[in-house]
Amino acid sequence: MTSKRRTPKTPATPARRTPQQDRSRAMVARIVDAGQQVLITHGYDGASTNRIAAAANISPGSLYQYFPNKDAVVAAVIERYTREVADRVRARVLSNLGKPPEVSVPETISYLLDALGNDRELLRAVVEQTPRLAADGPVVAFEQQIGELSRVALSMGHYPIPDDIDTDAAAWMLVRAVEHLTIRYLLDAPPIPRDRFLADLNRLILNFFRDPRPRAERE
Amino acid sequence: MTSKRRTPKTPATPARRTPQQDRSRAMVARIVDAGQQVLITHGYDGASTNRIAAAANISPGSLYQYFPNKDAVVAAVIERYTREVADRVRARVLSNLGKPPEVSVPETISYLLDALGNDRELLRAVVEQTPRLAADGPVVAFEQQIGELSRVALSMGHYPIPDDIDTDAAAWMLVRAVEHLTIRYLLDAPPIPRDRFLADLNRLILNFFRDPRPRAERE
Amino acid sequence: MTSKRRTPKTPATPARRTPQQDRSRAMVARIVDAGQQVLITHGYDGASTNRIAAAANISPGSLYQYFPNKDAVVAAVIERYTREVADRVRARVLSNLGKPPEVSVPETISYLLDALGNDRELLRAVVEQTPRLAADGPVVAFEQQIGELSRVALSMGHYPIPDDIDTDAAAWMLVRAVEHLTIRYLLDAPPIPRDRFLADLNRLILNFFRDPRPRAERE
Amino acid sequence: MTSKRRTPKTPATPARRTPQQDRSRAMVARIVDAGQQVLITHGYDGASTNRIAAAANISPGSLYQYFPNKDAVVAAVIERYTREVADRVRARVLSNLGKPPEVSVPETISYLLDALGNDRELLRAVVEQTPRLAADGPVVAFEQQIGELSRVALSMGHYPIPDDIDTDAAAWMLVRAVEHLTIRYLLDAPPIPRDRFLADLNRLILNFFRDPRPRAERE
DNA sequence: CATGAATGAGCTTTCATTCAT
DNA sequence: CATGAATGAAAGCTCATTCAT
Repeated sequence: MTSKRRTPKTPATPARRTPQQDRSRAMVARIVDAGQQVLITHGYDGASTNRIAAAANISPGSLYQYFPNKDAVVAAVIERYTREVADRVRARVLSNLGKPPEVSVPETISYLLDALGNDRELLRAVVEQTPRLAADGPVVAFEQQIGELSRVALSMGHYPIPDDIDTDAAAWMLVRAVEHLTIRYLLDAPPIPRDRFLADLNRLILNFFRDPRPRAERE
Repeated sequence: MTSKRRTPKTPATPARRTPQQDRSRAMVARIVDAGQQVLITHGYDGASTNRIAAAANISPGSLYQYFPNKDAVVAAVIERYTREVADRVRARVLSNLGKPPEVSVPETISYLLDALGNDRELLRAVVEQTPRLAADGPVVAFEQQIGELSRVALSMGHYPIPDDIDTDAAAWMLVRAVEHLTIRYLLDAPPIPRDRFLADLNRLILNFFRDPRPRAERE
Repeated sequence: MTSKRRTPKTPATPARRTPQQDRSRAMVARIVDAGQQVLITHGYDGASTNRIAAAANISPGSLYQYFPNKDAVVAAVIERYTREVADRVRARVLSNLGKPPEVSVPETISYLLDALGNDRELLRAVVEQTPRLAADGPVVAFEQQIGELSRVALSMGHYPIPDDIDTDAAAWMLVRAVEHLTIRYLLDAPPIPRDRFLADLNRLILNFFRDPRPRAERE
Repeated sequence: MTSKRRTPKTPATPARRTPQQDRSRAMVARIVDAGQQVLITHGYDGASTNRIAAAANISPGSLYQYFPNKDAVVAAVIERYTREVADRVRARVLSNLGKPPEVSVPETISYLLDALGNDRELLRAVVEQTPRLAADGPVVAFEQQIGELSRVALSMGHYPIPDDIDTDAAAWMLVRAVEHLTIRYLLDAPPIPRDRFLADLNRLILNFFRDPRPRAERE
């Protein structure tokens, strides 16, 4: 599983990056791969630097040439995962910018569910094993990216947003709600069909923008 | 083998606690106090049994007379916290059972925010420092209690719930949304006023029960 | 299993020993019983004082009223066992005093094998788990008793002992040989039938007293 | 994963040891030395890994790079000792293969006495302090080696062995008798001159092979 | 740069023993 | 005397990190 390919001596590509840098990048990736695998199989406490180094087929000393300490490796694992998910979701959001929310919201949520669920083991490891790094780590960055995106999307939707809505506050809340509910659905596997879950989550988000329940509606 | 004989002095009286039991309870409380404090100040990884014992002013050996291992202490800390919060929230929910959701939901959420925010440092320690100790740990138990409560409240609301709603699925989702958003609001302290946050959260929940956006409303 | 019988208030026997002493003796026996059982099931290192006390249905503190420390309990277990074996063997040896060695030696050895094999688990525990106490403990006393006995038996056999034999040296050697070989036979269970083993051991001992192999016998 | 590549500089030469291996061997020897010394001075229970590491002038962690646990160190101490003794005795036995038992047996026993007595303190530590670490531990291996040897020696003696002797059973018994008596003589230091002891032990062994005492001899 | 042996502080846990009740 | 909670020294062992080669 770990990359045994060595950078070919004479690459065809007009080497923009130094071989130096290539080797270094490859090494970092190798370590992150190893860290991810170990994190999944052994959990945070079982992810010793020795084990990660062994899984990366390098010496423990070498690991410290690329990362200052153990937590940096774990953080890199998380960062890479969230970046991948965020990239994919962002692309989808952008491609839906012009569409009405009844279309774009379900599309986005469905895609997020797929993206997060793509590696459920890793998701579980990240969420359940590494809260200790969460302080202002990569997960937060992830939310900020998506939050920013949502705010843009909200403001560009060619439909009226009720006056009583604070875009920033709403984005903060909805992003976190969607993210958390999706993760919990994936990890806790409640006895709720996927379609039902998606329908409810969409309803939650979309109904938020409706006018507060007018008196008349009751009774 | 340990003395199960109770002093038969006053057999009819509703169990005045033996000094034995009192001492034991006090000791457990002392250890949980210490564990809580250490968890807050040193985090999960820094919460060594020796440190907890020292903080409780007992010997490391004594700790093991009351808890089988370190995680049991941490679990007790969490359990006590979630129980306290759950107890207070449950009381409030029950006292609002007859009222319409426009009243009971804001009341409950506001109260939950207060209850959780009562010890923000502990909340942070529990949420950000503590790995999932068990699949059926105290946090999960907490959610199940509140979830059960919500389902009851929903069904007793005396007002029509749209046909297209699955009570269980809705309860699962809304409970987790409220819980998580409240916690994040408390821990991340986003630049959103409390009133705004509460209003939005209430809107999120209450609007969920409205009919899906009818055709007419768009445009 | 442990004795729950309490010393009857008014014993029929004309109480020579104080109830005090009786209680004390009973207690010691109870502790030794417990120690023996724990030694067998948990080994020396697993025989904690707490476990022994629990097995004796007393508190750990009480144990120290009867024994100064853990090793004293273990020593008492060994002492009682070896004393019982020695008593039985001694009786048999004495009853064979007049008989020729061709009769008395097999009788004694066979009886020793039975006596030692009576509680093979205890024998194993004593031999394999408690060498650390062997210095000049009860096992040594056992050998001295039997050795003394043997010397007496040797000197009272109404048959000639060759001049070149030092009775003390011979007794020292033969006693240890018989003891050790019997124990090893019981514990290691080599693929040797009991009869064969006994015959060989008797041959070893009895032939010892023959004249050193004369030249003539060879070729 | 650990470097199994050998420097291919001189492929034909009969494996000059890498410095790697030398260092490792030296370290193991150092730890075994330390373990031996600590075992002698503090006994098995006092032979903590920290103490052994300190005696070896290494850190406790280093010890675990060479031995998986404490008992492995103790086992290595015993193994080295028994191997040394066995090697020396085996050499002597082999060089006596052709000789008659009246010569080879005394020679072997005398040599065994010397070999075992070479480090009486260690012998005492091994015999009196060390619990049976495993059913197939070094002591047992030692006996099997010597037993095997004896059987060979017996069968090559070129002189008649009585028909009524089972070679395996006899070897089992005699080996253990010689071993145990020699050890006890060294450790208990009974008031028996060395010559007397050797003479008696030889007599015990050699006489074993004589015909069972014929009728005529009695009386 | 890579290595991996070496480090040593620190961890969780046990248990013989004591002593206030 | 009996109790058993409390002790605390010490055990075996791990692992993030360093540094000489």
